[in-house]
Amino acid sequence: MTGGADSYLEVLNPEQRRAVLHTGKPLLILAGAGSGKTRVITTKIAWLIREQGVDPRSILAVTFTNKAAREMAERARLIDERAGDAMLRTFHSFGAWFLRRNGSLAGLDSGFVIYDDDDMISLLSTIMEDVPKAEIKQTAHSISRAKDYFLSPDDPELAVIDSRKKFRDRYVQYEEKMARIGNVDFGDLIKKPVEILRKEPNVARRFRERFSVIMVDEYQDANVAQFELLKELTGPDTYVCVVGDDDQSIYRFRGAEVKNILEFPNRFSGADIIRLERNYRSTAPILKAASSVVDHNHGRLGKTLSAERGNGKLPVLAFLPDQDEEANFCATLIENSVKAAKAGSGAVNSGAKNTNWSDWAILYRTNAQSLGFETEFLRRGIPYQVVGSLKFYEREEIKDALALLSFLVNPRDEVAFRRIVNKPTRGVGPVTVDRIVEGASDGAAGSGAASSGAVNSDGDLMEAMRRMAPDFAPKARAGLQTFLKVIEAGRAVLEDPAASADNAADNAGDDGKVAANELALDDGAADTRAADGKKSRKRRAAKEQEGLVSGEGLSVCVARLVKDSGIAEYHQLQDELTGNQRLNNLQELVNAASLYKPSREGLLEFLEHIELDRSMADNAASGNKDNNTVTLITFHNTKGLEFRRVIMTGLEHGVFPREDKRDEELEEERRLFYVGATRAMDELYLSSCAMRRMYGKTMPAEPSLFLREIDKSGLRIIGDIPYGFPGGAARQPPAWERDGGGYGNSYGGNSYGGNRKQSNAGRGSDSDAERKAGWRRGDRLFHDDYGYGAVMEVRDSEDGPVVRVLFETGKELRFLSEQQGAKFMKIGQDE
DNA sequence: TAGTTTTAAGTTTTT
DNA sequence: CTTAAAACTA
Repeated sequence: MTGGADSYLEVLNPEQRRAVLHTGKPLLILAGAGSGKTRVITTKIAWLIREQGVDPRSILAVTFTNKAAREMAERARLIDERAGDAMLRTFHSFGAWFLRRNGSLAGLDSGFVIYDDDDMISLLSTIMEDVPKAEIKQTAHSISRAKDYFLSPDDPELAVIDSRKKFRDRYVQYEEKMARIGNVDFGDLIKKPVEILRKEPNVARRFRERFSVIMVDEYQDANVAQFELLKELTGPDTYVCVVGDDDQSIYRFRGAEVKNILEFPNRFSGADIIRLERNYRSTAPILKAASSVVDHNHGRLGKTLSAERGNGKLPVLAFLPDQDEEANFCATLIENSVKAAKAGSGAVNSGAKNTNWSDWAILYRTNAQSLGFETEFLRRGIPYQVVGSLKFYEREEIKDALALLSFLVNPRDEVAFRRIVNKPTRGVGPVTVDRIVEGASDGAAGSGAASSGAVNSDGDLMEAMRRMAPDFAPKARAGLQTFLKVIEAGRAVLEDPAASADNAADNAGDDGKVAANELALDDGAADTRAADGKKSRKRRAAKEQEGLVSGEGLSVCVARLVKDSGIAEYHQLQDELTGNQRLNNLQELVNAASLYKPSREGLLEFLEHIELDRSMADNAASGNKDNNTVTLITFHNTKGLEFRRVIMTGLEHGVFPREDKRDEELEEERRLFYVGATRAMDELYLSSCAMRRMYGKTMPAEPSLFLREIDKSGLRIIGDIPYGFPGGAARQPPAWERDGGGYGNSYGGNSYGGNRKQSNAGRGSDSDAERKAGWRRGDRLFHDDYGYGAVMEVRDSEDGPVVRVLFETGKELRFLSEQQGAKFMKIGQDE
């Protein structure tokens, strides 16, 4: 320990210190980008514990992302170990924690599973039969928004969210069905706790006594329901401190309400406001460019950031022909800087920092844009890492496995049941499924009346299957029994992990035989099927040994279930056909489960973690965090991060901002630009393309509106300045400033962009005709990656005609001539 | 029915 | 261009 007891306060600037030492009234900290906001929160937590004698367990700090929560916990603990006992959670994880303990007050069992958007849609589609999927999606979205705004089905204001007449009824039905199933969606994690706190004064009092300090990070992203939750948790003696930046509010589309921060002083009367306006991250020119864009917004609280780091390089604006050149530009830029840094440090041999790959981040608006960069980086061998787009848990095979696990925990989970009861196909079709589901609720109605409305067997699909299976045709009956056995075996493992773990391997074989035998006994005609079943089971068992490997803890149970159910084999066969890696993904899920206890509680924890922290897969997949790689990331995902060098790509009208953005939404896009730009510490690059490929078609593009909002004296412009852009040649105003008129049609064609690109753009239509004409020996072609070559041979294969090409370089390669998006074009023929 | 082929539709951003 | 939904056939 160096310095006095207060040394950790000495590193703070006066405003930061004021914020840390503030007590009493509610506090709103308006913290600009890079102003040391996390340092203030973590220091404040430590200070409260250390100097104010606050019990760490009575501190609740809420963030919006798990990453932020983890980082905060880590940093607070560094200042004072006891901070580890404070409750640091995301809003949703806090809600789940609350409901596991108090959900019964809202008729919720503690074993609930959290539904994601996909599950919501599945649930809705059982209510909205024969309705187009788009409408179902829309309804799911509206229900989510309604919950964000704390609107129940009976609320008169519901029409503001969705004005369709049927919406209210569907919301009602959705809520009823969800209640019957006993699960919750994301919105419920916030809305239900508020309802319980309002209905149960005792619970509310308990929580207000428990938490004497509540802090909220990224407060600008709180929605109405979250505000209500904060209100309910706050008693007269609760110290409330929220931190946010209205200029960084970028989640309006999912219900974030900027008014929360704008009106905080009114809603929490007598609140103090402290502004943190010293930016320690970016150099002055970067900050200026970022600010000048967001300055175009109205209705801001407004603040002036000062660049504590002083002057630096001007941001570079690069006008490029198309997205291929954009990827090329980024790759070259990054490669050169890394090479230069290596050479420099080698010669000087100083302790100066090398430029690492990890200094660089490429930002884009939509995840789909990462593809071009990935291809180019792969080709050049530039190490990179894509953040957040993996969607690991949205993959079919993973959803299947999770549905299996969910059904294990909650036999009333109709959504999970429908997903997996007939996967792989067991002869249990939609008709059978519907009858079971109906039977489950009917049976409940009957027994419910008898046993005074108990929740017990209401909707229990396992019970319904057992009861009804004998009534079905042999095929369905056998299928149901197989499925029942799989789930029962899984449950057995959970209930008695020690015993079952030992003979798990045996059980898998036994179950298969039992099911097959029963099938044979029940129906002579099923003999062949029974034999088939046996055979496939044997084959599966053999494959599993080399396929899925179970480790420790819960992974034993997960592996077991995934194997027994046939999901593993099903996807393995798919892999063989399509070359996918689904079995590997399942293996990864199994591995992830090994961290949890092999019990019902462990499984619930595992499922909750997966629903609430989807980034877990990313971390697991990428291994260590301190990888020296370039970061590819969406603008949204960059919040809270910083990089020495940032390239903001796709700055074209229609891409960023998106074409349909107006007014409020356009302002949100501006804030998104601001968030992205303020991630950069030393260097900022902006790229805008004259052409962009979308849906496989190349279209002309205009520079982003935002680029005009930066004074050109504050930028270093490279490349051909488009017509009409300040500094470029004069021409008619851009399409979006002219009224009406089809943007794109009225545009003057390929009037800019290099010659090379024109030929490239033309290639699409030409090669279509060429492909129809087919290929023959002697055709000459040009390949994007390998240059000029000639066709030596054309052959047929399963996937279509294959051409063998000899290139000028002497390289010989084979291609599918009819492959979509082929990278080569015919340029002539040798006669 | 299950598994295939054909056709149409569509890309924000995320807890 | 990629994906999902509808339509079709064995």
